[in-house]
Amino acid sequence: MSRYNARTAEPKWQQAWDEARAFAAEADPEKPKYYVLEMFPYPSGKLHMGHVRNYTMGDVVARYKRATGHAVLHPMGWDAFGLPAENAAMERGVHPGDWTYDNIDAMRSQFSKLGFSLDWSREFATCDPDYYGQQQALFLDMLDAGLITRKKSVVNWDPVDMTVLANEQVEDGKGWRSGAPVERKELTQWFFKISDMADELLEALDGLDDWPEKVRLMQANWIGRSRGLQFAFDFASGLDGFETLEVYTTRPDTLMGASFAAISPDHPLAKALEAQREDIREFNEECRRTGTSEEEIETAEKRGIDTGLTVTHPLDPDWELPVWIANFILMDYGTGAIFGCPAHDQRDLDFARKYDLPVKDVFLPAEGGEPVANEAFVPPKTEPVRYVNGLGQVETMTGEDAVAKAISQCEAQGVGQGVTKYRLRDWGLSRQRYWGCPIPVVHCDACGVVPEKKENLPVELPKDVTFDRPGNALDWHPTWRDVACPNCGGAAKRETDTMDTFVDSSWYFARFTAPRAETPTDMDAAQYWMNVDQYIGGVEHAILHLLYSRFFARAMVKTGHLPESASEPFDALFTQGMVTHETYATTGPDGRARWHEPGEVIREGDTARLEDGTPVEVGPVIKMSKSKRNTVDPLEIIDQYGADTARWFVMSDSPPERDVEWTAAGADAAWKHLQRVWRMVAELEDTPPAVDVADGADAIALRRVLHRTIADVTASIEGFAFNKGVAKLYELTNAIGKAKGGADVSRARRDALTMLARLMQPMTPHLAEEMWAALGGEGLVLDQPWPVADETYLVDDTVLMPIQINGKKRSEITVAKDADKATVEAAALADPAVVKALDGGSPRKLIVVPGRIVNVVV
RNA sequence: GCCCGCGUGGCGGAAUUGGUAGACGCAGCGGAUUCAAAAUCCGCCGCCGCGAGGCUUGCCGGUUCGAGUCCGGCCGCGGGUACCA
Repeated sequence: MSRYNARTAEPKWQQAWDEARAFAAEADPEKPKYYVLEMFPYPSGKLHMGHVRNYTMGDVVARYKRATGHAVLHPMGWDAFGLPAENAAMERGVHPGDWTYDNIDAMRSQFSKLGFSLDWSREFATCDPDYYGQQQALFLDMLDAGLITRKKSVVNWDPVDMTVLANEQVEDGKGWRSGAPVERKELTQWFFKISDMADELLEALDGLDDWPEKVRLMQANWIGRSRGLQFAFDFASGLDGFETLEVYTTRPDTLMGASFAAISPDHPLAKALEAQREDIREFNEECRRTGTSEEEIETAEKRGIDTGLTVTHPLDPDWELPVWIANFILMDYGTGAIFGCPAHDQRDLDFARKYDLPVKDVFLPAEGGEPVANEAFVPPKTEPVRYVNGLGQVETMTGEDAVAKAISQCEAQGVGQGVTKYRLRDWGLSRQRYWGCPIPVVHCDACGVVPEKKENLPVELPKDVTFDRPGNALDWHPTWRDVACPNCGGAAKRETDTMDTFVDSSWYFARFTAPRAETPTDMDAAQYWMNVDQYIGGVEHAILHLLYSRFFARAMVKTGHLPESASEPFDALFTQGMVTHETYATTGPDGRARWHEPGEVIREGDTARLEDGTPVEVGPVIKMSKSKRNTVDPLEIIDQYGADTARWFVMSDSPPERDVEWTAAGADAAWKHLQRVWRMVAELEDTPPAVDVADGADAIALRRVLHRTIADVTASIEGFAFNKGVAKLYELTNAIGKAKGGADVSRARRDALTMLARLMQPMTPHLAEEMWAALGGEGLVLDQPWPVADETYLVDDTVLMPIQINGKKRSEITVAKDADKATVEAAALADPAVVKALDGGSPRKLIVVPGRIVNVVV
């Protein structure tokens, strides 16, 4: 008996597809177009299970859409700039470019083994000068259009390595390489003015009907529109040069509960005070000795220092409030200064208790409220609360109304004005690193900051750089910076900052529509292929990448690089769960954690060790990542069982949106199943049975299962429920295996297997081709149209209805599908279990849901 | 800290979206085949109980004829937190 040999079959069919140029996207006016895109990978050099899962999903959709008659665009490229290449350069002395392109080659060959229906003719890497040159052109156009600005912001500074650190490179407030405590340092940097579009980006979320609700929510919260009051405190005891203290609050209704004002350690006033008071200078410096990440700042212990200055309460000139500096006030949000109302804000309350500041109630819960003790009372927005200590009145209203009323009252009294603010900050794009897209500007002593001329693009990265010291290799290059000023022609210096890699990934989807165009995009191609009909990627990109891409599409519309209709570039979004795995760590001689790959670790019960016996600490199950090294190489499965097994395996069991913990068991089961399917085909008689007998009951039963499966698998693919589709295909296979009988049944079996090949094609394309060929199909199964279920096999004339007594299932009855309520009731009341329960009486209530359930309440 | 998810047998999960909880698969158990094994095929398989029956969707409470599904409150885990991508 022949076995299915994936090792020979898979390359054979891949070659056949190649020769047919089956996956080259071609605009076709006869067909609807479909653009399916998976978030492109960072070329780490190693394919991992997350990739296989992500790209298999996209491939199933692409192949399915191809079968349903669409002109499909399914491209692939590489998100190729980024930190790991520079780390490799420092650790191993390889050039980041060489390292990256080697990785791309390695990953491309790994990808090709999986048989994805990708249009490789459109491939590019973001580190190709052709791509980043076009990106520089976009930058210049956006600069020209006023979408980019230059301002100061803070970075993590490693004072020993004299370099800027990414948040990921800060561990417990220390530089990961030097171990030195990091400091916040202010630099002048380039920014996309995304906050100017905050409102637009927020409002447009409502139109994204085919995006997950959770992603829209996260983005809305991230943009964080709020309506509040901005007002100025007058100083009762101030500092020269500071007339007033500008404050923004979303809770002006609690103004009468104010007990202090607080400013950020980065606030100009806080800095000015450093010259006068040594303790304030020390406090501020201490605060600056933490990283710049919000998480770090917000979870740090709340600390403050009294400046000795005071301000007067805006509604009561005789009321003075102390001004504190507090480490939890962010300079980036609002005005960098707040007033504290301990009674109605937990953080303010903790602060007040710690430093012995007064707590004054404004609100109490609607009935019988107690004054605040150690838990702040935050009034609900939409439910009424008792407003006990407001502007003179005692009344009941909702928190929302109280805010609105407070704003209008304050405005009427000339205290500040109602303003709308956003949490969203401008997108800082400058990076002090070599391996990124150079920012195409020149610094000239005479002319200032001058944009490079477009004809001089791309501004290419120099190849001859060294990585023997930390920091930006462009800064150490002997000549690269020297350039003639595009404006005056005099000697000038290039900007050495490069762009955030999020810029690279914010428009690649547009570039795929015309990857070799001489301009960033080709309007005709963009017009035809945009938008992305289905975008697929990890949830971890729910905010940043997707928000930046939305901004970029709008910016490209404004600069004439995309049609208006592409303002929202992704029509439908699917966020897949992550592939997770335990983490393994040992402690290095320097006392810091060393991460180990699962392959290096021997697991024994609850403990683990390395091959040499070193005990390993087993960490939490988290997303597979390069930095934690908890990745699993899928190549073993592919080499052992073939691509179809790997593809079938990742589509089975786990719902695509959910995280899945990788375990080795199970791949074997997938392989066995595919072999079983193949065996059924191989064991069929060589020639189709020539029968003219009508289908008997068994054949009809099999056809019912078949058509039910067609309908279910179609719905599963459309609904991104591949695991359910796989389960249905198992059921069909079981039914084919069990079907026994005469010529009619064997004819039905052959039909079912032929259909099975077409249904499995998106998931296991190589096996499907092999089955199709063995069953005598013409051409490629790839080119077969998607099967359509025959409705006549989908309807049943009877239905099995459960009978509940007091909500618990006690029996079942079979009734005609179109039985009316009275018939069902009669049948239910005649059921022995019901008769027994009623014991001669009549039911208190009888609920019949037609076709569903009967509930007898006794 | 804040924002967003998730939690169902030994395991991955299903449940027509408020209507039979546990489809399908893995593991396990029993049998057939085999000199034996692999492979394959057939059957059993939530928990407690000999049984009748009872219990069961992280925990506590609520709404409902009926709750895995809706509401309120907890607990645990994960993602994001603006320089990882």
